Amino acid sequence: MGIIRKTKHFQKVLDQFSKQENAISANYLVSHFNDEMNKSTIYRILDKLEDDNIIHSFVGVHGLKWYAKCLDCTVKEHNDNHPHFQCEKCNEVQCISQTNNESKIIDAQFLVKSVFLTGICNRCFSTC
Amino acid sequence: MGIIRKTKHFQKVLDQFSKQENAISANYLVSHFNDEMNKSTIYRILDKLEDDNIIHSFVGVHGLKWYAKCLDCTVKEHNDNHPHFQCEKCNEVQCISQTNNESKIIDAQFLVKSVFLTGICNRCFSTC
DNA sequence: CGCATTATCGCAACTAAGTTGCAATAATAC
DNA sequence: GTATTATTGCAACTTAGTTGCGATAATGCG
Ligand SMILES: [Mn+2]
Ligand SMILES: [Mn+2]
Ligand SMILES: [Zn+2]
Ligand SMILES: [Zn+2]
Repeated sequence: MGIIRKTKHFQKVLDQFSKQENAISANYLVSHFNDEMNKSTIYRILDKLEDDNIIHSFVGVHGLKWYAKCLDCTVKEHNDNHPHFQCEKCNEVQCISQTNNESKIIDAQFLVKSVFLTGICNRCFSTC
Repeated sequence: MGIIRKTKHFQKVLDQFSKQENAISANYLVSHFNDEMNKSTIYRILDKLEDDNIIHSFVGVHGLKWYAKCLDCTVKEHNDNHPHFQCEKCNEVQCISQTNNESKIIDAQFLVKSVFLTGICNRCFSTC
């Protein structure tokens, strides 16, 4: 079980994920809410939100933990295992909508559960 | 520039990558060579080996840094950006030989440079 | 070989991300 | 309004990786 009481801190963290579609690093939230809440509070809220399948997590290029909002997940089942992409230049992380392409990666060699891509995003590519 | 002097420490670390094909975490090497060399020595050797395109690196599921041997890379050019797969159960990491599948992941949306997959490996799948 | 040069190493101290135990605070239910 | 207990802040800790510096050893040359 995750979130039980709807506290102000919980709402503030959740609002960040409603405000924008991209993924957010735990690290960013810690510094963003630096003078509003303690970092352990933030990590604990993120844990609980993930437990409830409200957000999902993964590790980015520099080993930091990233979170993004789940779209079609219930508390009981987590279907939201779409690929993620992180730009090496601007470090932004995007959730990629599910395509049927990704299942082709496997040659019956593994059971693939998550896909993480890195490279250069559109915006950074056009400005260099 | 990376490796200049071929020391015993350098040889020992390199041997680990010759001995086996799978990727090795920096962390594993630190504990494996615990009473033979200092951890900073290991990290520095790995840095230099990567500089020389003898090994390549990436970040695994738990945010640890992993290294594996480069196959067709010269000091000047690094072509070895094949996908990597880490098993969630046994934590082993494998380099996946390049297929043409992976290029299909992109829909002209990004320039994909690396692919990291997680899931269940063959061996773990058959024993559960 | 013997020596000078300097890359490499060990050590200890540090950084940065994330975790944990515990006492204080505040959300909820009655 | 009060009791219950989930949540929070704090401080201390853990773990992976980095850094500065003096000591060591690989290399090249006479
Ligand atoms: Mn996502
Ligand atoms: Mn590889
Ligand atoms: Zn970008
Ligand atoms: Zn496995």
